[in-house]
Formats: sequence, C-alpha cells, structure tokens
Amino acid sequence: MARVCLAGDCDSDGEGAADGLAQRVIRLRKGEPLYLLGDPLAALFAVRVGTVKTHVATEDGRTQVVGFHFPGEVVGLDSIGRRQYASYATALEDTKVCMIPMDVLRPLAACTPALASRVFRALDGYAQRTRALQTLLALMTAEERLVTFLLWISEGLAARGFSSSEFILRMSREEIGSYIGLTLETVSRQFSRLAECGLIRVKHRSVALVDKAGLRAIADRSAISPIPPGTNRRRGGEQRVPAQAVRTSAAAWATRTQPATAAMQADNPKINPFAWEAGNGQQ
Amino acid sequence: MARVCLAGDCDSDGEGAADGLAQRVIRLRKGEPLYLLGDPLAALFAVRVGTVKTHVATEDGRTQVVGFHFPGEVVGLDSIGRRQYASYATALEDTKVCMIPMDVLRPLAACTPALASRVFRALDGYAQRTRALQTLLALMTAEERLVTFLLWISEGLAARGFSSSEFILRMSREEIGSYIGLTLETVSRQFSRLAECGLIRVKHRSVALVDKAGLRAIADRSAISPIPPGTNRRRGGEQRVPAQAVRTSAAAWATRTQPATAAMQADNPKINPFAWEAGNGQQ
DNA sequence: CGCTTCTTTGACTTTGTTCAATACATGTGG
DNA sequence: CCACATGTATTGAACAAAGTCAAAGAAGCG
Repeated sequence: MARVCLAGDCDSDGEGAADGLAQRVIRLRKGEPLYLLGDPLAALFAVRVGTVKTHVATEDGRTQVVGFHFPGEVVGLDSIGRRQYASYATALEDTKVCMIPMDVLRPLAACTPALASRVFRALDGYAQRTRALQTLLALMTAEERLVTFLLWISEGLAARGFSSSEFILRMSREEIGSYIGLTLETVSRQFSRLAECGLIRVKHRSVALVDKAGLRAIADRSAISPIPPGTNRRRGGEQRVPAQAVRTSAAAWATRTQPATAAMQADNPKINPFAWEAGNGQQ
Repeated sequence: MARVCLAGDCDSDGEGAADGLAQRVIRLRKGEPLYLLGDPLAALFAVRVGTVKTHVATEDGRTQVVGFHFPGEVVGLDSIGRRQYASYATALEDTKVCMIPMDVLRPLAACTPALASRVFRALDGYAQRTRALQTLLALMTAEERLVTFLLWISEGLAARGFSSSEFILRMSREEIGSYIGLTLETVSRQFSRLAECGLIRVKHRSVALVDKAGLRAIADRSAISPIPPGTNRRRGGEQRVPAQAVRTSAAAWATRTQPATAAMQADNPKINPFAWEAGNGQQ
C-alpha cells in the first residue's frame, strides 16, 4: 500500500528524482475514463485507491475487459512501447491514481538502471499475468475460471494486507464474465452453484470464501504442472537423447559463472494477475 | 531471415560484442525438446530455421500450446525475469536455433543501451501478442479464431518474405486447437467449412488462402476497434467532463517536450503474433 | 511395404449462450 | 424519508455451439 507509484523504493539510488515520477494525482469518479484507446501515450498511472479496468471493443460491438487494476498496480503497461494507448481505462469506483508522465519516465529510466529494471520487471509481470489468463481462457471450464478468478482476487487482497476470505467485488457480473470469457448469466449461475455447494457465500457483490481448500482443489485441476514432459507422446517424442545434451550444455552456461545461483532456485511460483506488483515481485 | 539472433542489426553501436551473443547453434530434430519447464533459465534462443512450440500442461493432463516460434523469433521470452523456464519448448520440425546465454545477455544489456532496448521491445512484443490471444480466446467464435490464426500465419510469412497465400502448416490440428482454445475436431471441421465456402483450399497441412478479403472480413468482425467509447453505457458513463480535463493534461505532457513526435503518430497497428519480431517492429 | 500417426467425418452429449421474466439494490428526486 | 427509477443480479427454458466418442481414410516414417 505504501509502495505505490513505481518509485516507491527507488531511493536505493538516492536520486530523489525518481520520487518526482509521480507528477500529479488524478481523481476519477465511478465510470470515468482515465484514457481512451488511441489517445497519445502520455503517461502511465499508478493506482492509489480504487479500481480501474482496462478494456477494448470489437468492430461488431463485443466488449472485452483485458485487465483489472488495484491499488499498487500500474495502468498503461499494455501500451508501453507504443505511441497510443492500446485500450480504454475506466474507473470502476471513485479512484485516485498518480500520473507518471512518459516524458519523465523515459529519460529518467534511461539513466537510472534501478528504475529501468523496475519498469522492465513491471512489463514482465504484465506479460506473466496475461499468459496466466491465456491458459485460463484456453482450457478451463466455467467453474474453474470463476474459482481461479476469485482466488486471484483473494490473493491480491492478501498481498495488500486485506482480508482474503471476505471481500466486495468492485466489478459487475458482466465485467467479470468479459474478463474470463463467459457471459454474465453463466457467471451468475456459477456463483450460485458454488454457494449451493457450500464453497462460498455470495450476496450480490460481497463474497466470502468459505471453503478455500475446496476452491483450491477446483483451481488446481487446471493449474500448470511441471511434472509431465508435455504434449508429444509420439514415438519420436522419446528422442530426448541429444536434447539431454543440449539442455546440459545450456545449463552449463548457468553454472559456469554462478553455480550457487542455480542451486538456490525456488520452485516455479504461481502467477496471480492481482498479486503481482503488490508483493515485491517474486523474483 | 537475415535479421536473426537478436543482435542482427546491433552493429549500430559498433560493439561487435553484441554479435557474440549467438554463442552457439543448436540443432533439434522433430519432436525434440529445447528446454523443459522448470529447467534453470540458462539462455534465450533465436530460431534460425524450423519451428518451435512453447507449451504447458495442467495437473489433470490437459495441454496448452502457448506459442509458436518461427525463424527470426526469440524463444524463452515468457521466462525472462524468472529463474526457471515457465514452459516447455519443443521443435515441431527439424530446427536450428542459436543460443543466447543469459550470462552473456544480462551483463551486456546492462552496459549496452541499444541491446537493452532491443530486449525490452522483444518483451513488449511478447506481451502484445499474448494480449491479442487473450481477446481471441475470450470473445471469438471457432470460425473467427481459425481465420484469425491463418491470417496471422500468413502475415508472418509475408513479413519474412514468403508466400502469404499458400503455405504448409508445421503444426498438427491438435496443436492449433490447443493454441486457439478448440479441440482438434473443431479445428478440422472449421477447415472443411472454410474450404466449402471457397475461402481457402486445404489438403492436410497445406493451405491456400483463396479469398483473403473474405477471410479478413470474418476476422475483422472481432478486430479491436478504436471507435466506440467502450463498455459503460450507463447514465454516469457520460460524466466525461473532468475526464476530458485529465486527458488533456495528460496529453499536455506529451506535447510539452516533443510536440512533433505527437504529430507524426501512426494509427494503432494490428497485433500479429507471428509477424512481430520478423518485421522491424512497428514502433 | 507395413505400421503409426494424423486427419476427416458422423452421431450424440455437454456446456454455455440467448432470450426473457422476475427480483434485488442503490441512489435520486420528490 | 420514502417511493420510484435504473442499473444489476438471479433464474428458467429453449437453443446453439463446441466437445466427446468413435470409426474410417490418408500421409508420413521407418
């Protein structure tokens, strides 16, 4: 909560300039746009309080929420490297964001390695989150999608120090559905169904996760697993002999200069779209 | 095709060191893994010839292709910023890649701004592609997905100087389906259906795009459009008054230091997962 | 040349969508 | 402060789209 505005702990390089990043605080009321798709990319925005959604629309009027952004997170990363915003950003409730002008960020990042790496990690985090969504959308059932979504929200809240088992959703059923690739009716039905099973309690937008273990069991069915070798069970799939050699040689590069580093590697951490930037970034 | 191995046109900084990035060429036969999920992140790989898929698997055995990688593209970007590979990488056909060891890339990028920015753009490109997939998976029908996929392939080939209207797919129906969130049967049926309509010709893995305009019309239905203000048609949705002020002030930042730049902005380019890195990156 | 894998196609089932009606909150104005 | 209006949520029934199961035909590979 304190680590807001990208420059939060940038004092490591004692610049002071980095703190100047947050040029200005902007207040948005519920439903107000922060920027529109196609607007010149003038700034990134760090959410201070409130919630922002980023979204796009298709030619024929379908709509797609591409991201929800909670306090501590940066809005606009999906447009970095472009000249114009690639999505709309709209406040879901009364919200305060601080503006990080690109004209300040760019030159400053160019001469401040710590800041550059911070931006880099933020972008990497964005990519990770989007990929988690990719798998959610490609191979989860409606139930798994909603459960996974709820757990993401829950973990995001926990990372920010709030109750992770009882919370109020800031977005409508339609927005949830749009985000996880379902219709609002299906979302609503899944909510009811989970409540029937005693896994959660729902009353409109307030949700209580009653049986977290049960929920996690559902989500874990579709969780990415490091165990099986992958798709190809073809006969040729076992031609791993030379591959072994390749991997060994690749690994050799890692070991050559920093053998200790290789040893103290942790497990693959789970990706959570809503807990990424709030925590100190698990890398 | 010539611009391979990340350092392709890095001679701008005359380092020479950048060209040393491609430490080693690795040959893979069809079906061979390049790396496994969980392996220590030792290197990125640039595809020289052939095709690589990156993929993951869930606890209960479902499989998901998260990316196809063609000549000129980098494999492993989804794992940058982590200590271990976040997916499997497997050759779809006999393939040559060159290895870019992280131990070389990291320090070199740290002191070579041109290279750092190159890596940054590659990561940005990866994020863009993943987001294009996100919308594909969330709101396209089976037909739109396959058509969009085919057009991506086609444009990717065109960007690399090959025929964009006739080509041979390197991946199976199952792999296509896994990538675009469908079963292999549905993919096959959609192929047949498109052929029936005279939009394409298919014979197993060789595809000819007969009526590109027709195909594009299908894909455009679900193409992202900058026109409508977005989701919220709520009464409060028109509270754009202060937002206008916000946007104006945000835009002012852009104009302040580089007014000319703002003026020569191009349209939002289309995102194409398979033409991104081959072309010189549309930004 | 024979085996395996991949692709196509058919019949049927499941899942989620669509259309529609009702109920629930919230916030606004009388 | 209450009543009404509006957007939001729930639920039902019919429908459509894609998934599953199954079998047969075509390519590729050893």
